[in-house]
Amino acid sequence: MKWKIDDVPIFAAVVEKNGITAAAEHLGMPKSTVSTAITRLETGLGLRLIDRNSRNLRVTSEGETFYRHAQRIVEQVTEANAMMAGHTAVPSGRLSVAVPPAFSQEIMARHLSGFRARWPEIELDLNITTHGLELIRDQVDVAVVVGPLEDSDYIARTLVSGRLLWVTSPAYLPRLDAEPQLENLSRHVQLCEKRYGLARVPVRIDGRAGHIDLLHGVSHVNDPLVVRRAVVAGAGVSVLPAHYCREQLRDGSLVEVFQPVEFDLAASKLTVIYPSRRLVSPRVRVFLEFLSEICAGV
Amino acid sequence: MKWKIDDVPIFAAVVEKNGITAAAEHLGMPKSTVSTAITRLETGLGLRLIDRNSRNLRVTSEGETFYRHAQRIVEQVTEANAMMAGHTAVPSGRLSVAVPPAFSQEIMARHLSGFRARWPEIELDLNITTHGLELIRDQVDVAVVVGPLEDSDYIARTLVSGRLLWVTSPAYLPRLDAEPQLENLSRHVQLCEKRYGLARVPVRIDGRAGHIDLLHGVSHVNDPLVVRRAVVAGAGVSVLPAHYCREQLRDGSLVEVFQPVEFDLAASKLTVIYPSRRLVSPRVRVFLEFLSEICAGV
DNA sequence: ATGATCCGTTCAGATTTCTGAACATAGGTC
DNA sequence: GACCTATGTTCAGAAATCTGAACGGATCAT
Repeated sequence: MKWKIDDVPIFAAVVEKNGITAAAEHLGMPKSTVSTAITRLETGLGLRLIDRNSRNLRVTSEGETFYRHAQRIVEQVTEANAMMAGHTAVPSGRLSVAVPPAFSQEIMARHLSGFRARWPEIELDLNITTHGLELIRDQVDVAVVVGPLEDSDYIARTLVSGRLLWVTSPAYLPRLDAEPQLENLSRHVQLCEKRYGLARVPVRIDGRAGHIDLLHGVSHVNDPLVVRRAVVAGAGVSVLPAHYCREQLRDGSLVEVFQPVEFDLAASKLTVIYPSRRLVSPRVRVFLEFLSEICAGV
Repeated sequence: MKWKIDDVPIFAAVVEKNGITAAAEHLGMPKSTVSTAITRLETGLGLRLIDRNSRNLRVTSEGETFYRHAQRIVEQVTEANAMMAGHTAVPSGRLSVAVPPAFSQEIMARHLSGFRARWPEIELDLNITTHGLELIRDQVDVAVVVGPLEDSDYIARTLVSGRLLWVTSPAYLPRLDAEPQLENLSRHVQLCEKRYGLARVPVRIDGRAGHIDLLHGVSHVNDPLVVRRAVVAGAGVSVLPAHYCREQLRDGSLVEVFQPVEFDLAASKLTVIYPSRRLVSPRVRVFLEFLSEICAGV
C-alpha cells in the first residue's frame, strides 16, 4: 500500500466541503497541508481523485469510488476515537439498559455481581424486555436485541451470532429416523419459539437451499427457555440457539440432531445497540465491554 | 483526535504477531519505527495499550478494546486499497454475474448497453436467477441477492435499502377504510410476494410494533413484478418494494396507501456480494461501480 | 553463576511532512 | 479590459518522523 491512511480524512473533508480551503478551515489546518495531502494521496494511488484548478473542483469517477471507501474508514476511526476518548475517567452515574429475558437469565445474571464489583460507581437500571428496539429511542442508553436488524441511526454490534441447533431429549432420540428427510423433520416439532414459527423457514441441507414449515401443527412461545424446558421434558424435537443449550448439550439433558440441516436465518442473533457515533460515555463504554466479555465464550 | 491513523495497522500487527520485532518483520519496517508508533499511539490516546518489557508482551484491556476497532479500520483500508489497486489497467475478460429477475428487468436492463459501451473489453455473462447466494461459491464473480444476509466470508454492499410500501390501484382506492386497522389490512391483500408471506409479518404503526398475517387467505408468487401487474389490474392492496413501483406511483397507475404502517423487515433489501478482501479484479470493480451508479437513484 | 540470546528502547542523523507566506490563475465586477 | 477576490499551488524553513546502530534488561542453557 503506497498511500497514507491519515490522508483519507483530509480527502473526505475536501469532497464534503467541496474545496481545499473550506476543508482546511474545517479541519483546522493550513490549506497547504490539505493540498499536499491530496496530491500525495493521488500520487500514492497512482490516479487523479479530484480535477481542480484555481476556481473549480470536480471529483473524478475514481475519486467517487475512493470517497465511498473513505467514508467508511472515517466512520470506523471516529467510532474508535469515541470509544477510547475519556477512557481515563472513572465511569459513574445511572445507566439504563434493556435486555431480553432469556439473555438476562442465561448469559448475564451470573456476571452482574462482577460488574457491580468492578464499577461500583455505576447504578445499573436493568430493564428485562423483549422490546429493546423501541426503548433505545429515548428511554435506555443501551439495548440488547434479538434478531436481524434494519439499518438505523444507532450503532450495532453483534454479540452472539446465534447459530440455531435442532435438539431433543435423549429419551426421544430412538423415535427419530436415521436419515432426516425435509418433509419429516417438522413432524417431530411440537413447540418452537415464535420467531421461527414461519410457514417457510429457509434452511440449507448439505449446502442446498430448502424450506421447512414450523407454523402449522406447531405450538409457539416467545421464550426460548420455555422451549428448552419442554424439550428436556420430552416434547419432541425443537430449534434452539446454540448459546441457550450449551450446558444442556454438555450434561446430556439435550442432544443435537439433524446436524446437516442448517438454518438460513439470523433470527436469534444477539445484537447490542447504542446511540451516537460521536461520544460514548464512559459508563456506556464499560458496559459494552462487559457485554462483549460475557458473550465471548458463548 | 490526537492520534495518527497510520499507527493503527502497526498496532494491529503487533497484537497479531504478538511482538514488536515480529510485527516489524511482517510489515517490513525497522522495529524502532514500530516501537515509536506504539508509544505515540499510547500517548495520543492517553492510555497504555500494551504492557511490555524486554521479554514479555501483554495487551491491556483498553488495548483489547482498541484492537477490535483497529481490526475494522484495517479491514476497511485493505478493502479500499484492493478496490483502487490496478485502477489504471483497462478492465477486460469474462465476467460472470448473477442477478435476480426483477432487478435485471426493472433496474439493470436499461443500462446494459451503456455498460457495454463504456467497457467494451468485458464479456458479460449474465445469469438471471433467484439463487445468487449459491452461485457465488464458485460459479459467478458477483451476485446481487435479495433479502437479509448472514455474515459470510464474502464482502457485501447494500445497493438498495428496499423500503416496502402498501400500494393499490386508483380504482380500488374507494373500497379502503379511512383509518386502517391492523386487523383489516390483510383483508384487502389478495396476492403478495412469497418472501413476505408470513403468518406474523413485523410492522410498526406510528412507531409501535405489531404483526400482520400475510400468509392465510393470500396467494403468493416469487416475483414482485407479477404482484405489481396484478395490483395495477385491480387485485386489491399489496406490498411492493419502493424501487419496483416508483414509476407506477408517478404515472398514477398505483397509489400508496396505509402510509403509517411501516415494515420491520429487511426482506427486500438488494445486496451485492463478491469474494476476496485482498484483490478486486478491474472487471469486478467496474461492475460494482456500475451497480452502485444505477442503484443510486432508486 | 554466567554468558548467550532475544527483545524492546533510545539516540542522532537522514528524510519526510508541516506550515505560513508568496505566488499563480480563473471568474466576477465596474 | 483592468481590477478585485477567492482559490489552489509552490517554496523554504521548521517540526516531525523514520531509521540503523547502540543499548539495556529479561530469560534460558550450561
